[in-house]
Amino acid sequence: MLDKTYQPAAVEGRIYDEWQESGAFAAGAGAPDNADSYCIVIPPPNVTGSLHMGHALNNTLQDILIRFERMRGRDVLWQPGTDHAGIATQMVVERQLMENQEPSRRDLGREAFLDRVWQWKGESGGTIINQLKRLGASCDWSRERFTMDDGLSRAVLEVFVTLYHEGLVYKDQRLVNWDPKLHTAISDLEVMQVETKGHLWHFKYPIEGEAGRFITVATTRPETMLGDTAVAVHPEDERYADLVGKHAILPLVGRRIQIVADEWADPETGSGAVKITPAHDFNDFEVGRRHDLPMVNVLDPEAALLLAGNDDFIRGVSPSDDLNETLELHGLDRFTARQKIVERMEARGLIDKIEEHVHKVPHGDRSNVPVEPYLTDQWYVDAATLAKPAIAAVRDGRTAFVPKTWEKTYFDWMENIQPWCVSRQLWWGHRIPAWYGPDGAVFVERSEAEAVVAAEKHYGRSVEIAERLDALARWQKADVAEASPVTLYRDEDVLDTWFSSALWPFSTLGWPDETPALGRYYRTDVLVTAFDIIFFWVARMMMMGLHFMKDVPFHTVYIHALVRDEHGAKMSKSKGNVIDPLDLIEDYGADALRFTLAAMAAQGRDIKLAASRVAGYRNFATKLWNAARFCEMNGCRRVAGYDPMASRQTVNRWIAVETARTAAEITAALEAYRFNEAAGAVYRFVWNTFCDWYLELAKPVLSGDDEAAKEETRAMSAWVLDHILALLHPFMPFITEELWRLTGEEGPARETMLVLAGWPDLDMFDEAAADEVNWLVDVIGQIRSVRAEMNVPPAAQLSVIIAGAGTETRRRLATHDTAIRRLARAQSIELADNAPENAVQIVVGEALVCLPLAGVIDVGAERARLDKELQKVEGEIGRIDKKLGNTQFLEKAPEEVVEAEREKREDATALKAKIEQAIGRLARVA
RNA sequence: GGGCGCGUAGCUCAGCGGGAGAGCACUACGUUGACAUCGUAGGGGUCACUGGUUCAAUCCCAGUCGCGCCCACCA
Repeated sequence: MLDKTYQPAAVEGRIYDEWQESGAFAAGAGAPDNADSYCIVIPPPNVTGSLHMGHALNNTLQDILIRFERMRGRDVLWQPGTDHAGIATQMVVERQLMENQEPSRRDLGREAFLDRVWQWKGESGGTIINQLKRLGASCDWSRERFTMDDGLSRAVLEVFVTLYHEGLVYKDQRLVNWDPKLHTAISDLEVMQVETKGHLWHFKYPIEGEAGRFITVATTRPETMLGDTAVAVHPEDERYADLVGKHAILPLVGRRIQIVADEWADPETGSGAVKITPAHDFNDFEVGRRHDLPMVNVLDPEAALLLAGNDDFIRGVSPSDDLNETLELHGLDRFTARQKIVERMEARGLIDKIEEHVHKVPHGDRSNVPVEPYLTDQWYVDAATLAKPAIAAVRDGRTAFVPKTWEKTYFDWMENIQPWCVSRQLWWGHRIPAWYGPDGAVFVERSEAEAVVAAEKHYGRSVEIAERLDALARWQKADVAEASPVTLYRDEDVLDTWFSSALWPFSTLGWPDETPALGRYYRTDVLVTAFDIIFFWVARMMMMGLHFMKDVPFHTVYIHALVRDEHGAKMSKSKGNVIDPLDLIEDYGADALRFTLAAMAAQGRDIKLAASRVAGYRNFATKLWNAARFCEMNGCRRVAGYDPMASRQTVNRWIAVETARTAAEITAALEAYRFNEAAGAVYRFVWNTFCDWYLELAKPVLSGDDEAAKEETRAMSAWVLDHILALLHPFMPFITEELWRLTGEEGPARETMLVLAGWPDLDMFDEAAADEVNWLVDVIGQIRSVRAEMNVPPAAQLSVIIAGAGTETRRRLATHDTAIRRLARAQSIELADNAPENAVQIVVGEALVCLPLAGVIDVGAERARLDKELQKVEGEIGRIDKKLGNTQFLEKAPEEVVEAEREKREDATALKAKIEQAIGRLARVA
């Protein structure tokens, strides 16, 4: 006997273990030999992270697709794994060291620090995997991968080295986005523009040799003026035409800086003259290149002023008191420096004006401090070249985005893609496989041994690997030519985390080896992700997949929404509005959470999640549980070889057809990634169709004495329940699996667990049965409606008199006599030629359903009710007549539409006549 | 500055050329032997606004207002 309520916590863990032990999640489980493959690679979560609502949505949708396709008999692989998440993980461990007052990363040294990170990965790496299991994710865990596994690391090396030798990876010195807090370069994508209130300072730079003449420049960043090497004006700006070619003297420093004509200077903006700091601004860098300006870097890696011992800074500058005073600013943080410089400019009367100014300041997305454009050597991927085939693949439909609108976003970015800076000055990650010789020669190879071979060939002498960078410094040019062995040193930087993520669809399948899995599952099928990583991840997988596998990584990219709180705000720790999916699983069960997310996953809109919604779907699970309990109590056992369409009972034929229709609806919705429609269809079917109508209609049969009908209804109930379990399984895997087990205890033995059972594919029609049940539902519904409106106490049993019934209606009444009496709470149903006096009259088809309510009936209320009905139908007729009276409509609208309107008018007219008759009779009573 | 999306019942949202829908919330009634995590019935909407296309517009187009988000080097 089933309990009264379903207890998710008591069931979920056990069921999950059973799935795993049975091997149901293994690649290809349950699929026939000739099955088509179906593969999804999981967006790998941060190995040290924990499950948030976005993960819950993302993985629920994937699991729905995976379970659906697995049940349909595809050879399914859901490839799981985790990402080492370079910066994020390194920051976590560094913070831990600090909190524990342990030696810092630098004090520990690279090797010891990495040991600590691996240790932390070992401790916390299982967390998110276990949380995915709590959610019910049916990944093939035996194939779990990690981006820093040996195999995946080998793939990274292979890709980097290959791209290098193809000229698609190169080292370059240019401005990068430098994070002064994390001391690393970051890519354009990791920079967030943050609107900030600041000032616009207008500085006056004296013109050389023209005492009292100045050129005014505006800046939001006074501290960078120390690195100015020019002032630019627009070539056609007449105000400054005579100054072009002359020099200004940089205040506080004394540097002679050119005044150049460059189109970058916008006459409309500020004073029309702009200071040029090639080493600290992306635009100025370009101006500097065009005019061959010197580059003066005045910041150190922490973005503090770098002045002492800075040859570039003092080059060509004559010593002066001003300069000496400025040199004292050495080592000051950039923000303090800004203040000091403004003060000094002010003191010298060189500030023209100061304006309030709101502008976007670039911040590092991890560190949340302003990033500096900073001149360094970094490794770049030639993304523009790799993007070309990736653009073409989406253009010609080899990969499609769902919803399609995201393709525009993809194209816009890919067509304007910049070189991808892939080196990071971190320790946690894939160390770049580049070895440097003392003369600057670079050897990019798959291993140290290969680098040594290459270097020996290059130098013609033996080579050794240095442990420390300063080993190189010992070398002089002369040594390289003569001494032996030559020392090599490996690049200290690691690769951007997304570099390894870009390879995920093939690296996880075994590449660069030609494994069976790679052959079987690449190209994968669908990538399920949120739009915020289209650039970070999707685009790069497209590029790498096409370059190395010569095929797209997936045919469909399904982009789902972001999960927000119930008011639409982004969930964040600082706002305190984070809903923890694990809490919801505790409170309502994983099935309820999954169903909620699926039901709300309409395409193209964010999900605003409220716990009340999850509670509602927990109730749905309870409803299903109790429907099964009802079936159990009534001996509804499954029958081997049951043929639903052999049923004789109209209601049974109807529910079989409805089951088939619903199955088709869900299938179509899932094939189109319309998760909310699929969820809605199964919800309505279970609750509104099966529980509210079918089981209610079955009750009188099951408690009646027609043994054949009873038997048939029992078998049908069990059959429908079985199909419900299957159709609902992708959404609510736990409760359905549990009910599958429990209902399997009697009747024919189950061949498999539900997870591997077949997906319903039914083909049944019976329009007559549908018409009849619709009529029945209408009769019962109308009677109930009147009872409630007339305030007839539920306990009161009414007699029902049907007037004017035709043959078919009489037959139906006879067939469903018990059902109507029970569901409408009627004592008796009698036929009559004419409607009785003193009765409420309801029009159903050609017949009049009369409820004699003498003494109960409020004539006024009934009159009002009928008037309302009449008004409604008259409105309807009026609307239709207006249409049918319009010759344009008759001429131009499609024939079916016109015909449908005519039919509607006929029905409405008949209904109107009946209502008028009823009103007439009521008048006589009164 | 460019691009995308959204304004439909109190709330959250479906629908997207021919009869305004769901869930939750609300109201009334109800201990009907599956389920009160329930049942039955009900109230509630000029589908943001203005024009246009069409026989027909919540749905298509244009504009206006309001609200999000993404991208971008303007000092």
